[in-house]
Amino acid sequence: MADPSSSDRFLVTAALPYANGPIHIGHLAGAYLPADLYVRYQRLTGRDVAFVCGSDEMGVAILMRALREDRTPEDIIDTYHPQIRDNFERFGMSFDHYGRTSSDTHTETTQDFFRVLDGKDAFELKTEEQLYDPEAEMFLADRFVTGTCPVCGYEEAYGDQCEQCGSTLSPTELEDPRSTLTDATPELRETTHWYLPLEEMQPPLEDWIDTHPEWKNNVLGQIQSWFNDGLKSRAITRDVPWGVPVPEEVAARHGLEAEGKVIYVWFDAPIGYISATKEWAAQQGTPNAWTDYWQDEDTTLVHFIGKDNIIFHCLMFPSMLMEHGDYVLPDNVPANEFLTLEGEKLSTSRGWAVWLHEYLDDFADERHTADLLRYALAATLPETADADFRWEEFQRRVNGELANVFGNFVHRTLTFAHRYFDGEVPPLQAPSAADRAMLDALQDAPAAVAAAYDDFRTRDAVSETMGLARRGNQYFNETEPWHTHDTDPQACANTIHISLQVCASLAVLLEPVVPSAAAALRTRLGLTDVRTSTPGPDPPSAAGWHDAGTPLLAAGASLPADPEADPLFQKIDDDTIEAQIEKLRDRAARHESSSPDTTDMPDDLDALSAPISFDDFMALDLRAGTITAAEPVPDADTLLCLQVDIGLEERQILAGVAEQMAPDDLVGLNIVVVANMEPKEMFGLESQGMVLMAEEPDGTFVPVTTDAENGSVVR
RNA sequence: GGCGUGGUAGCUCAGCUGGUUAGAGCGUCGGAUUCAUAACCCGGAGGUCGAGGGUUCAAAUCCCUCCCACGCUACCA
Repeated sequence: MADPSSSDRFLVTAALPYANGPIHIGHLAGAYLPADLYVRYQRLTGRDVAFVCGSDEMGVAILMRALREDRTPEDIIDTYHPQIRDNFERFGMSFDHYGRTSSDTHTETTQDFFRVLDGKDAFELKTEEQLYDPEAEMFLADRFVTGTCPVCGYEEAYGDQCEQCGSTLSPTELEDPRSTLTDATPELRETTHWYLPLEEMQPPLEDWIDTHPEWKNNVLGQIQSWFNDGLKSRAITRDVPWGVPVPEEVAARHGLEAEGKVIYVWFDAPIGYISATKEWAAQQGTPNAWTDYWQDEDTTLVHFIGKDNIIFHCLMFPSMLMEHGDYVLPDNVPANEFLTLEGEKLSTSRGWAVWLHEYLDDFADERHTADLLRYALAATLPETADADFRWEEFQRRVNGELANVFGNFVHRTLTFAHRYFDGEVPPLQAPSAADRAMLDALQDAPAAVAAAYDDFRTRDAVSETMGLARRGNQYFNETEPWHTHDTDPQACANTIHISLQVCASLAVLLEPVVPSAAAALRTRLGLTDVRTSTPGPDPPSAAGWHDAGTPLLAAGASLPADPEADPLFQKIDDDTIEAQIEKLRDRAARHESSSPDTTDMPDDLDALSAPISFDDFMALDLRAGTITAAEPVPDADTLLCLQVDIGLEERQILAGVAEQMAPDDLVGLNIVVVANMEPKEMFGLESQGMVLMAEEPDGTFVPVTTDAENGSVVR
């Protein structure tokens, strides 16, 4: 349970979006929307909040893409940064500042940070051999190397991962490695890099995490998992031509050349939060104000991220901040899980996503376009587990909740006020038990919703707020003003008075979720002197969040003329929803047919691999052999150590089949082995070949057997 | 394989520091009403709380095993 009075200054960050593609609903549900709701709520309570974000523009992926598309990295980020920034704005993200990591401020801030840590000897330097492209004259980052996957034989595996079989690789494991830049064969060269010795930071990190038992389960669980494995030193510099340069004097201090070395993207990216805060402070005309947010113990720092970012925000960045010493550590990192779409994982490469810019365009004709998606997503946030977004659910949220429950309550209330009370707030006199019960419920609402926001139970906060509108409808029905306006005019006046107060409170309490509709409602109520949820100061007299528990409208106040009396929300028709679903399926189908990539078919037969030449095939030396002995490998779960007679000699071969086969099942089998595999050591034992097995669709291994004499060549 | 998170009504989820008849919204069935965007309001039906053990006077809630989904990671040579 967060204590709202523990701090009145908040620094809130939302994960920096990577500037090589547009934003989709998964990003919004994971980090951006919950952050914006939280921040808007905090601002309405009157707290001092700085909400920063920005584009993450460094890193190898952007460089890769630039090279692949024959563009410059600057060109890529200059395309996506404005697009992301503008779409965030259209979606209603209320950042105090949205920066970018290609800014001068960011370069300076990152270099300063690096300099300070180096000066404190927080880093260690290691010299290792890495792949170097002699033609391009540069070291190759993992993803700049392709080659044959040693696991599945896929020829286009990347240096860090094989996209065919999903294996995690290191670039030096690839067979027949090639540079993606020049197609040259890379060579090994020595290079020196800075490492952050996270294993040394583990004890202080564990102590610190122990002070936060209130963090979300999924976050603490993930952290514990990393602690159990033991943190490892991570390289924080790279030899690539895109990134924040390693400061020359820092390199010189170690007798090294800074040329060509940059700070790795995960080191500089979180510092982007700091540089964005600096830029914001400077634009406010108070350049030093950023230190109030980053270096004052009374500040509450909250990082909103998706679950893929937990490690960086809960372990790496905090350890950097700890090592630096001048900074506050995050008070909470309420990471969300993932959003699925129509029951399936989002996949940008398969075209399975709803893009923010497309939504904004497709629904541009609706009233309060952004609010509709904000509400639907806010009600479905993957807070405790993965959650599913469905278009039909979206329609139901909009039609059934925003329009029917909230919009209709407002509409029927305003209709009465204009029709029977000359567009004025009628006076409240001698309230009935039902009237008082409604006022009591109104009084409790702000605190109840606030508690949910403070605890990062955003979904609850939203449903709790909508509950007030439901309660309003209930009250309206119960008091039957359409009857009392003939039989008991004062009772009717009381109903409309109180219903208007409920509308006014909803205009405040729903502001974080549906800011556009809430503003429209305030206009209709003539409610002007209330705080805004957007950046910038409010008049001291302005009513805020907790004032929404008491009547905000004065009796006799006139409501602005409302000749049209348009409902707040229109309903979305079935055709619109069907069109969206169809659009999604069409795009997925097109991606399916345009790429033969079938890695998402684990239970089916693997797709056929790309053709190879006869020479490629002849490079394999396959031999008939007999398994003469088999025993488990100590400590290994899947490996058996086999002795195989291949005619010319006896080989020791490790096979990953222990889960399915007992040693006795294998001894005596006449099988086929790959005799010219390069040896590989595992668990202290050398494997000198590979026993061929067919893998059935359900994963069952079937040995490839032969009756041929041992040593026979198999072609 | 290891670790993590989840598996509760047809659907989406809450409850899970053990304790009255397991809750909400939607859907469904029925009723009431007509001010309002065929909206709103009331009520009923509907659950072996993933499976199986165990602890306890008492378990959705604690412990063990297993199954499934997702994520991270590893020993597929």
